[in-house]
Parts: sequence; C-alpha cells; structure tokens
Amino acid sequence: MKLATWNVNSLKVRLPQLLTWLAAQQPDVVFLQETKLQDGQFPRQEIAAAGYQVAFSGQKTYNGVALLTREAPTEIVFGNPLYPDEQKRLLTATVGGIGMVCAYVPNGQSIGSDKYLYKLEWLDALARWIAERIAANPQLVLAGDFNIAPDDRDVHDPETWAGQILCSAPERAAFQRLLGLGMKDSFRLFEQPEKSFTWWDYRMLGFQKNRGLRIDHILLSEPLASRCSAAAIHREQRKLERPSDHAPATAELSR
DNA sequence: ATGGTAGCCGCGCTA
Repeated sequence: MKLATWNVNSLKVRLPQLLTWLAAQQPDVVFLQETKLQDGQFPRQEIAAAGYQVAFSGQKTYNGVALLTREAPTEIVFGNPLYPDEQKRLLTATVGGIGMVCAYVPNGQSIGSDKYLYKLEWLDALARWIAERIAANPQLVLAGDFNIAPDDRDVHDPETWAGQILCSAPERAAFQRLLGLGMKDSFRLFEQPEKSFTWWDYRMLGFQKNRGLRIDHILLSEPLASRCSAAAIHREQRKLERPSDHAPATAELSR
C-alpha cells in the first residue's frame, strides 16, 4: 500500500499536476491539504475518473483537506470531535481496516501570536484525538502538513531558524508527543539524503537555493511502521511550472 | 534593510 501526502496550495490550480502525478505514482491513499475549495466545488468527477474515492472537508480561500482512496473510506469523521474548529483542517476515515488521519496543522505565523497559541492548542487536541484513535484501532496513519520541522536536520539553516516559527521548542515538543503515542516518522525509518525538505518559500529563490524545511510528514503507528518498506520526498514536483510550494511525500507498506 | 511570491472573488490576508 502506497501512501502519499501533499499540500497542493489550491486544488483548483494544482488539479492537472495532481492527476498526472497520481497516474505516474499510483498511490493507494492520498492525503491532501490546502485544497482551498468549498465542498460544492470539489472536482469529484476528475478524481473519480482517476480511480479514486474521496472524502473531503473544505472552505473557500483557506485550508481544506481531502482523502483520496482506492478502497471506499468508511467511518468518516470531519474535524476533531475533541476540539470544535471552524477551520477545515482535519479528516479521519478508515480504509482497508487502517485508520487514516489527514491533518493541516495551523501555520502559527509567529511565536507568541494568537495564531501560534491556536496552533499549540490545536496540536494538543490532535494528540488527544490520535491517542483515542490508536486505542480504537492500533493501525493508524497520521499524515499531512504539520508545519513543524521536527529536528535541525529538517532545516536548511538551523541557526537562522532556531526558535522561530515551525522550529520552536513547543512545536517540536508537540511533534514528539505524537511520537510518544507510538507513531513513527516514516521518512526517518530509512537512510535519507542530507538536506531533504518538503517546503520551500516561493520568495527569494527559496527552492533554487534549497532553502527549505521538512514539515510534511507521514507518521505510522508501530504495527504499520514495521511493515514500511520505503519513504521518499518527490521534490521534482517543486520544479514544475506553477508548482505548489510543497512537494509530496510518500511511504510504502508491504503486505 | 521586515524585503520577496503565490493564491484567494482581493481592494488585505494567509502562507
């Protein structure tokens, strides 16, 4: 089973790229973030024609998450029942007996801002939700845009970014709390190239200079981590004309 | 030097 996560930064703009990428990569489950589409505008037909079922939760202009699956998703839960939230950032479903949680963690803007406090609250509630889901089904995938670079090796310039948004100690502690629930960072189950990132700022030639961060992750509960045979970042997507500022990440499960 | 770029029914906001 091949899992993929991608912050597409507008599904409307990125739909042609997504369809081409799906045909090339043939993932079984795709976690999308920043669809920026109201549910009525979701491109159901195009996704169905590509061979995927969908569950989605969107709003206009901002946020929006979707799950594309070969097998029908069941037990779909919109948002976090433990944290009422107007913003459409979380989607949970069961696919082939595996719990799938698609997350678009708040960016946080800057340390100490209202948005930062919201981010930390949101992450606290996410951890509680994940604990509940693992207890219900030990096979769980949590994937999406975490807006957290877990470690200095996930940062192009750790000194400049030290303590900054996406890298601060409380954000990293929130990420570690998810690992403490038994989730594994699939990317780090394998040897990886240095300076592997999933996001590069559109500004200041960020991608050309590889000034990136690894903030998009596929976390696997222990029974799934033991089945994981590969994990990769598809940075070639960031080289295309009119790219998302994020590249997709994938993880493969054997058996 | 707080810059810069992309996306959104925009006239600023979020990332």
